[in-house]
Amino acid sequence: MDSAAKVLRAKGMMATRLSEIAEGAGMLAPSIYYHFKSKDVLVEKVMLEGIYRNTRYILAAVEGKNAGIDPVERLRTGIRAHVEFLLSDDDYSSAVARVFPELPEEMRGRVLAAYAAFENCWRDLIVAAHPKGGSIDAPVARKYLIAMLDSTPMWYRRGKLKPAQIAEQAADLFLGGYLAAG
Amino acid sequence: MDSAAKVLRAKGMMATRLSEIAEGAGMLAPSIYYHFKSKDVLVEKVMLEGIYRNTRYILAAVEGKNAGIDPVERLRTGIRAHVEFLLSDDDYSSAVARVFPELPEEMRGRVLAAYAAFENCWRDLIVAAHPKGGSIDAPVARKYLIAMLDSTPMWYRRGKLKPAQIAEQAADLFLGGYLAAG
DNA sequence: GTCTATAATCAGATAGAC
DNA sequence: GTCTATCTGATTATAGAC
Repeated sequence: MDSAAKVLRAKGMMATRLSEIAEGAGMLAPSIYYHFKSKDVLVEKVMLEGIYRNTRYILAAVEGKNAGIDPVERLRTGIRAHVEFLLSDDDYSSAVARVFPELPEEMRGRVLAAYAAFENCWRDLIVAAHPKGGSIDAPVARKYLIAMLDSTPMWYRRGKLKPAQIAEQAADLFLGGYLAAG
Repeated sequence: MDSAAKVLRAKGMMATRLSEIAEGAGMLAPSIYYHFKSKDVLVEKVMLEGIYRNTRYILAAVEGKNAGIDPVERLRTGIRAHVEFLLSDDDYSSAVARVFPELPEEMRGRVLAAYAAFENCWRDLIVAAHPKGGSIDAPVARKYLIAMLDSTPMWYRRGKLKPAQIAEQAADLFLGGYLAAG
């Protein structure tokens, strides 16, 4: 699964070959079938694991000691955590960001319950921080926030800007707009 | 090409079958090869056409009579235009949003010159509107803006919110954050 | 548990008739 | 320009030895 997550993160679902996953795990493609019934099942398990990790990581950050109880600061903490996790060496988190949008209909359905927990986590943070008289729909804000953050691994390249700085700018950008619009 | 754009918009590149494109054009798969040398060439032409359309549409809106010369209003106009175009019945614009991120390395290279024009269009609008002492990097803002907007067709469903309202919220969200952060 | 075959499937691409 | 028929190649998946 670790190898699968690594390849999926880099290539997406359709372009990922079982042979490449196997290579990363030090075996040949047919051996995978001893562990998983099919490619779809393997991808699905990676998705579930990644969604759980993402959700847990955000919740842990938000509930952590430094988070406090101010809803805006909690949301900011969640955004920072998600971006930094996506840019970390954890392959599952960014595999989800990359693969989930291109999942076949039928598989997305099976993963949806887990994904709902992830989205609900954001929904709660966003609704709690909603400004009085704000004009932006919470669901629209959530979709745009997730799309923004999940895009980060696709274009970020190590350079003068560190992940923590990107995370901070993502938080500034979203929160500035979300809180200001009213 | 129209049929290809329609299928690509809905399924992405890897999941798009030549047979389905052919069906939409009222022919069978092999007939496509009379018009295009390969599937890749066809997809590439759709991408180029889509990128040009997107760029032209934004520029036309920004240079239009209602745009004025205030840089912030120009950027707002560009955002509104792009979102509404993505949600229109034009298949090329959203095909780009969907397919470009998953293009194979080698093809992305060939499309990159055209895509640069699209990104430069945003770069100019964003730089012109950059607030004094703003803390958000223009390139980061551009990547996040494009990711936000391009995600719209993936989750928007016709309902109580009309495309124009989504476009307005996208503009409020981005501009609020971009202008406020300083 | 992993391997070496080998099937089974499928989609992109070609040949040649019409 | 489009068709039918076919080829090619890649990839998922199975069978059975070790």
